Amino acid sequence: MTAVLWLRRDLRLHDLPALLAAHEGGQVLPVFVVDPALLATAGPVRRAHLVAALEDLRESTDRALVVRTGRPEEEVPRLVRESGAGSVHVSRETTPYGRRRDARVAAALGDVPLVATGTPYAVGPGVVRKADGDPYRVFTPFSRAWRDHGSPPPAPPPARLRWRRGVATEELPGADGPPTHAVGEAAARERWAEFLDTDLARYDTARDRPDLDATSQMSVHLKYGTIHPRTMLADVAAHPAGRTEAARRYVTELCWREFYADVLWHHPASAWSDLNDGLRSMAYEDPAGTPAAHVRAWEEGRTGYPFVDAAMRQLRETGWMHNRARMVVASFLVKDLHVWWPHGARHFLAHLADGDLASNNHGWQWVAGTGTDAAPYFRVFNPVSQGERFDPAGDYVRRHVPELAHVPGAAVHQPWRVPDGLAHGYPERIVDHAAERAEALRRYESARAA
DNA sequence: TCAATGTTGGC
DNA sequence: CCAACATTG
Repeated sequence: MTAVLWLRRDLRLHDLPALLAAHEGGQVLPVFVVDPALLATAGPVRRAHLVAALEDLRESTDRALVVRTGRPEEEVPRLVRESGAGSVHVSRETTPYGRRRDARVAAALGDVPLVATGTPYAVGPGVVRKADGDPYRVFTPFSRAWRDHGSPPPAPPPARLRWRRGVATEELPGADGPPTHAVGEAAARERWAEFLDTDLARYDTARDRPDLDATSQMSVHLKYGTIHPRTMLADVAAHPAGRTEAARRYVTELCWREFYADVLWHHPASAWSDLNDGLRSMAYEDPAGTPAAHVRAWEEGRTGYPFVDAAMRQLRETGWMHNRARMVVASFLVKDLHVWWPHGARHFLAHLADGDLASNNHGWQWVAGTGTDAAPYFRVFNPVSQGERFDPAGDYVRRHVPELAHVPGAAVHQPWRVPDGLAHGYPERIVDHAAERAEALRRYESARAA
């Protein structure tokens, strides 16, 4: 009997042990349904990573992968008919849209079961709850309960899968260029081993430094499911430095990803609207209105604040941005340019190769002061002092902003104070941070009063 | 109070 | 034809 293996971006073969157990003797038809809307909203770098991930998936299925463009509720039943399959296997969906879509597919399949096993999380969303059964809304108690809950060991890699062949496939979608980070299962394993060898031990001190390349860079691999967080947790626990503060810190960062998935599970509307009502009457600028030039300058890295601009250019050019920089540029859009956070979240999701709805949008809500555990609204990141503190030699700025290559050291964070600092085309500041910080606080006070 | 695309159902 | 609705990250 044939089983359809309906693969999604964030779950790969080694995460479906139930399928393997059920089909030791059968044939497996691996399928990926391309959603045109998904490609349409992706910027060029994000698209390049998606296409490369599909190419890797095709290789890791011995080129048996069948690609179809269309609506899953039509394409999946069609593939079942074409192959005579008796079941369809998927990962358990965790986003609100995904859950609705899977319900439609299950209905369209009729008697053929849609079997959901596996999750791209160590502990599935919706599992960790308070004693009274309610979900957590604060990270720290969630992380304790999550740690105490524990997670199953990683599933063994698949063995003896027999691929079903002869079902027509489309060509993979094309991309404008190669991805900027290697994607695929081999690349994920390679980077993970390198991180454990070189960067885990210094993770707690170096992780906040965008100039040092000391983060794990595992986000894109988690996004595409080419490594499972249970594998990572087991490897950290078994590592010589597994009991250190640095390792604990890394596990906490993995827990943030699980926490935000859990929040989205319980509050689907929080993807694109304020989770907390407190700032409902906040006055924001319309990004399509007069200050549109400001938003475009932010997107293109021309705000005149070097740390912000380096980060925004890193995003567009490489499809990735250091987490410290993500917080600073988000604060700049929301509190210096007074733009509602979903505008920024959308831009991030279009360009980040690792962009994940739950982590990205709740991270934005955290900065904007509307989310779980949110930073209080009056806490405004200073783009200059953040740069001086976390890029102390200015290397990060010069790496991404060539117009400032001639400014040495930390002076690069305030080129307007350097003779000839703006001589090679770097722009003047589009706003005055101190004035806009005060303006943000004024708006916050009147929103609270309302 | 996301933006962009695709679908539907009125005429 | 096009406005309203649905869908995606």
